[in-house]
Amino acid sequence: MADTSWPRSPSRRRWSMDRTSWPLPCGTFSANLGATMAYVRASQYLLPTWKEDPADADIPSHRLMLRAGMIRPLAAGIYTYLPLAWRALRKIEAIIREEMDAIGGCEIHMPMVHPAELWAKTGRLLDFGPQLVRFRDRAGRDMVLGPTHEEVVTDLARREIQSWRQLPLMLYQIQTKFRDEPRSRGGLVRVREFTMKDAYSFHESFEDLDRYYPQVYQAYLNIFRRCGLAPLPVEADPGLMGGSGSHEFMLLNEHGEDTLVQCERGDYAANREGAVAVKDADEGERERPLEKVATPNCYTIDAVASFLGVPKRKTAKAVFYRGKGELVFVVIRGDLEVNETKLARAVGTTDLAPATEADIAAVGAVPGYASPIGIRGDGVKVVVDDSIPKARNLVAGANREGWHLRNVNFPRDFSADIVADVAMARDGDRCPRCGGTLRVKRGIELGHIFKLGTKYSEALGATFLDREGRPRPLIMGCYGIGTGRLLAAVIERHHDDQGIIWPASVAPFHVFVAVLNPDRPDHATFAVRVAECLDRAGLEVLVDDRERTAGEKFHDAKLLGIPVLVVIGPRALAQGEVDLERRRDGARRKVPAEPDALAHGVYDLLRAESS
RNA sequence: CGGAGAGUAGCGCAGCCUGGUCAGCGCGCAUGGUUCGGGACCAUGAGGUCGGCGGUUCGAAUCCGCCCUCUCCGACCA
Repeated sequence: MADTSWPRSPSRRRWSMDRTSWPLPCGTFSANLGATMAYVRASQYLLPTWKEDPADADIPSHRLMLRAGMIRPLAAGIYTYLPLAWRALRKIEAIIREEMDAIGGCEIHMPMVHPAELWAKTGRLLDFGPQLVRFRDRAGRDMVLGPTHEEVVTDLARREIQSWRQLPLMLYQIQTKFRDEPRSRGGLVRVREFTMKDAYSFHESFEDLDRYYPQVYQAYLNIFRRCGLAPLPVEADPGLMGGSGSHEFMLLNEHGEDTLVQCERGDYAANREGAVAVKDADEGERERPLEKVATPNCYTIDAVASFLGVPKRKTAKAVFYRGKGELVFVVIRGDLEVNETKLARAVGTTDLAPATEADIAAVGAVPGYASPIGIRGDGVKVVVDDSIPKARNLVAGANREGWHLRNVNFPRDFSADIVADVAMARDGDRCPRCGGTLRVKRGIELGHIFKLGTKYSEALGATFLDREGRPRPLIMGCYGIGTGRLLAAVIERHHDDQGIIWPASVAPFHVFVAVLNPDRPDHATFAVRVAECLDRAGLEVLVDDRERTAGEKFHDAKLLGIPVLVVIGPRALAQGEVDLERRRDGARRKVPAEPDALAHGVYDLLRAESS
């Protein structure tokens, strides 16, 4: 039972009903109603900190969130948020709500369970693949767990938006989503069940979407800045439906789940999936006649290049995929790799899969010695990377086991259905903007904004009457932020080897009051006065009144990373002073043990914190 | 889905090769006492179907088979 020297925690005055005045069955329950409390007592809170590092957490945010008692795993990529994490998450959500409301967002809440039929209409029941969790309800209806909400929100818009006078409109929600990721990793960085702020805007014209999109872009920067993060906006893959733009906000981080390309001079940054690099031409080299050469046991580019003594960039590589029911035959310079995202866009399909040897043989090509020269034309689409037209006198397969061709040139020796950039940008490549050096980096994708266009409104028949009275499909944008991932990213960015260092804006509490001798009534009484006065000053306070040694409390204070530590102990109290310590830099100061001085001292440290 | 690793008390781990005093250690937890400003100390104690199922054996945490789960790397990621 709680000791009697502590008064019950009082309710906040600003609540219209004083909940502690209700006849509660047991006094201790009132202390657990966190939201109504003026301050929180650690002894009556769920704060399961660990002294030792967990065995299977490798990245800092994951390790620290487990150690600080913020999250606990339930299954792979599925976590419970404990009180500390939930408080921080609510701070993040509050910032997001303010910024979304500021650009005209209307918060709604959509269902998590959707009829599969809706997803069938947009084709994504198939496109989404096994990440989309499906099940049947008791009546046998096919349902899915929502991995995102374009379908549902567009269905809503179809029903509710009839006129251009209702536009533009921006709807958003903060909601749980489920994607059965093939691989969750890194704690909250990449999970299967996650909370996401997803927003959708509706416009009468592309011009209006183009006007609105930069506002969202700016709102996103505001959100991340207020959370203490400065992500790099990068150009993202605009996807099959075109649209005129998409950006991701990437926090550079070695543990990131995503890969991006950035120019050292800083004028170009793109997701690796869409990154473009300059491809050099073989300037001034004359085309030489085709020549057949024996190349026994040379099934790879490496083998051919070393056998013939030519650099890999003087070879042409054949790569095969299946897509849209036909074979996709990609010809690319031997030193480059195929970027499947770019390829899918070039071909105009969403489903590309590596081809089997039988697929390859069916069009007359020989695996290992495949060549675009002399293959059968029907049922095969030849995609030539734009590195090939710029190159001269390449070594390519001869479609005959053990033989290659020298001096292959495009378009002299073979033709293409499509010539496009389908190559993966590499570290060290040259920037398409300035010719500078490109670097491949890891990052955490904090947010993604996207000009959707009419993909969903057309598929679902969401039309409105324009100013001339003609029905037209709604023009849409969509904008997402993974809130749990953002929380993890804040910790990735703000920690040291001793624990988390919260930015004050998202800290679960502002002040950590360590009561070194909670069993001494005078100390306990004083701690309550301190907590109450800090509360009245508008600060959120966690009072560590647990029966622990001083050392443990100091270590936990570091681990939890609450911005300001107030130490209530005999040494300071004897002098009528309390010690304050700032988490970020360890700066300490003593202030008189009376309310105003204390609150001012804490605010001073917090102010310097945020500057 | 490929590659690698791991499941033994709440957490971190040893034991496994070589089957039989191997159900153990540290932390944590409970009780009592001493401490009390930077992860204290003493004493006592609770807590485990050794991931599951099957097999080998007189006997299995230990050997064999199948399965499950988790972590990391890769593939994948509107």
